[in-house]
Amino acid sequence: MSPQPRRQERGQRRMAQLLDAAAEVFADTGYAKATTNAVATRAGVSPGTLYQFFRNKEALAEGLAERYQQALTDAHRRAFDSGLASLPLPDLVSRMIGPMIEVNIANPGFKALFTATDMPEHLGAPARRMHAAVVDRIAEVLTARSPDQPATDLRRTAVVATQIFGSLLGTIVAAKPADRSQWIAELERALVGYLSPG
Amino acid sequence: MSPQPRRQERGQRRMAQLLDAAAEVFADTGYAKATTNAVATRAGVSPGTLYQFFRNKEALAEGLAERYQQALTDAHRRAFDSGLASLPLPDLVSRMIGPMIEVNIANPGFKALFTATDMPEHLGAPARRMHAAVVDRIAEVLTARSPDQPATDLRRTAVVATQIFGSLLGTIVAAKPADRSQWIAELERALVGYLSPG
DNA sequence: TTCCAATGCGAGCGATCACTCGTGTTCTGT
DNA sequence: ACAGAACACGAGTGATCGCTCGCATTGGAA
Repeated sequence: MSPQPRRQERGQRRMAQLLDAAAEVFADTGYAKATTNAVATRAGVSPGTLYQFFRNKEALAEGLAERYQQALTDAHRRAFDSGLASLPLPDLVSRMIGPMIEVNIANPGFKALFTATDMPEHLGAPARRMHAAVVDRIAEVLTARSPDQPATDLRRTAVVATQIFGSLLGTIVAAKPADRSQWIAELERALVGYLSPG
Repeated sequence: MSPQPRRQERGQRRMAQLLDAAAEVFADTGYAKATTNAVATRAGVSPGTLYQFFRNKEALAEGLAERYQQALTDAHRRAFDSGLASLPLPDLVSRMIGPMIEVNIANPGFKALFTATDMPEHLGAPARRMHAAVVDRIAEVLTARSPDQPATDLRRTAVVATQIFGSLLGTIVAAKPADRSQWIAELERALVGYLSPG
């Protein structure tokens, strides 16, 4: 009901700080166990100040999801330059996965939202929107590659591919950097194997 | 410290009731959000009674995990009768997956423990043991099929296969029975694609 | 300078939840 | 029959956590 106040520059900075802190705390403990006071403390701010900018804990996730969706879109725009659909499958997979892994490593909180199973059900809307955006993008590419396939099948394939990706995200980002490329290779093998005809 | 009491038959029944109730509640709300009082109520019993039989919430998960591990072992013993390792890959995958899906559908709480990301970290020991048991079993079969492969690689492959399985479990058990076989087919395609050489 | 909105604080409220404890009831062995 | 152990109850305790509220400070527009 109360119209949100006209933010000053200081406020904008605070919001960014708070989102940074939230990302770290979510990454450390997961969304469910994360406490808003911990987020506030991490941001060097009092609980009251946090709620000056975010209606509730959910709104923090919402803000983060928005951020990440933007980062993903940017990363993919950079990667999906041209006739991606005509690339050999392994290259296609590699080109799609790369940016997502990067976004993930650069933003520790991403996985906590993307693979969240511990969110208050229908309140997990932001997480599901992020997921859906990824599925949409994959379905898009698949459609370009196989225009004759039924849309339903392509979508199902996209969902499965996204699940597979999500299931290995944790392992990949948690791995020591030395092992990381090996897990990434494994993820690519899995996706190529799944997506290749026959 | 206190040696556990000598259980009467009534007590055995209560423990089973409580585990049944816990499975349902975990399935409904996930482990983290499940309340012990809800479990007690669901079992038609007071909170105090619950704690007569289980030291804490974690012990409930422990008890359930034990149950499920037993069910899995049985199901797999039935499926892994003979020279499974020499079967064609699609058949092998199908034979391994079938029992796991069945156990899952028969025990609603299984997935909540198996794919739990919302457990208090290192307290998720029972869940991780279940996971490890599955990985071990897969690694075993893979070793029989490819005795010349390095054990490290086989284990990594087993881990990935388990992750892939887990990531689609939710979708499969949540699907309406009519769609279920389609998702299972998709899971099999994914695993066969991943495990087939080249 | 003046005034109001925006920002900031932090003690603490209300609700939730894992778990306890005092007490009473039922079983089992002798 | 009796004693002691196992079973059962459920109000209550202590801790946690999301969030609020009263009040102080800062910033910007006039």
